[in-house]
Amino acid sequence: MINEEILRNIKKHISLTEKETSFFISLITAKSLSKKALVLEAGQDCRYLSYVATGALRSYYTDKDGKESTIMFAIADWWITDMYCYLNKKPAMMNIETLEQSTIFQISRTNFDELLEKVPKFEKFFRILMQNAYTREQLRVMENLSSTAEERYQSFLIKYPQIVKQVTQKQIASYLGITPEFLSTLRKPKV
Amino acid sequence: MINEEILRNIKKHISLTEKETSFFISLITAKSLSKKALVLEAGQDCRYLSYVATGALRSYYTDKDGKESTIMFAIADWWITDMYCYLNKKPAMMNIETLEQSTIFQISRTNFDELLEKVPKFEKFFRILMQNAYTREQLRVMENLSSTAEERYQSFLIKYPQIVKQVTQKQIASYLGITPEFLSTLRKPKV
DNA sequence: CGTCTATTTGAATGTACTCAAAAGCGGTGG
DNA sequence: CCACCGCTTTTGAGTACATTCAAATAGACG
Repeated sequence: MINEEILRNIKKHISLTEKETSFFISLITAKSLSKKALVLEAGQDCRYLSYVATGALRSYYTDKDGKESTIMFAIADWWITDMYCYLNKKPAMMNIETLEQSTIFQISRTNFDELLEKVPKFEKFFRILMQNAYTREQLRVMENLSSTAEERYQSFLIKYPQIVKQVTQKQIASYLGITPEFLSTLRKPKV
Repeated sequence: MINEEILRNIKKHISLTEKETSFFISLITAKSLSKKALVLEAGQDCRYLSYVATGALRSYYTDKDGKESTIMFAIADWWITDMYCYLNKKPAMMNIETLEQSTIFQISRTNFDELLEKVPKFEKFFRILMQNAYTREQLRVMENLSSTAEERYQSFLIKYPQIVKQVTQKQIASYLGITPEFLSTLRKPKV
């Protein structure tokens, strides 16, 4: 059963009865996506929170000059959405696309609200999910402020070895906030 | 009663019975701090989550070269701690100091755990607190990646007008990830 | 009033970017 | 199966944004 992984993800933090489990399953939808599929488009309503079962997704912001900044990568066992817009019903600021053929599970905002209301245990699950996301982003801000591009690149390689295997250098560069050309020179062994 | 503000902060998101309210009050401690007081020192155990009733606090990271990066400011009605270390019982990475005479309420990690266990309603409260913190940090990462120092400064002035009144330019510079000298040139009207 | 720190100003420097072009690689169709 | 196309990566020259260092000025606080 393909649901196994998402349930294991949840049961890392909270335990569910069979009834709660099947209720949760009833609220999510599986989707199989080909490479380069657009999961969310900036400007649209961000209706879904997605759990990645297999494959890889990327969220990115496109600024007024057309420059893309990668906000996050999501590989197997990660959750991804434009969280601010999902929770606040604002038009999406980001795009989300698949980087390879992927399988995801989605929960709509309506179902998310219903889930939290009917099974308050999920408040704990999402509290932990949000706090992990928060501390991860805060560490990223800290690194961005205190480290050079080269240090941030080395740190990325160490922190996310699995992601490195699934994304291009251009995408890593846009995550680090540098140009692909400059990343290329960083990678070149120094004499 | 000085407790009023923190209770109002909580009741924005969840409602509490009188019993729950007094239980919560029994878990927190008020502290009055003079200017430049060190609330948390890097390397120490981060035992407290603090709510700012009055005044202003700042968390910052000091890197190997002694350069300070401001992670966040917390003025009245904000919560602040080294969240990663508070939750994961790791030695603090950041320092937290008062920027002026301040009054704060603190909840210890032990009491925090007990609060969540005994009054699960607080899971919702902290889920919302964490999700707001998460989306705020993510927006900050997005801005850092896609905007110039000048745009980030302008955006800071607009987003946090109250904070601007309570902190120095040097501190704003270290929040934006630029030198005070450079911030000074940005502020200088262009001919 | 004096001291300490913040802010401003300017010159020299460095990190990272832009633009351009070549080389490499992966996927697709004939 | 290989040739071609498009995109990624590399390389290099010139440039711009932001830093460092130094010194002068302004402000805050006891």
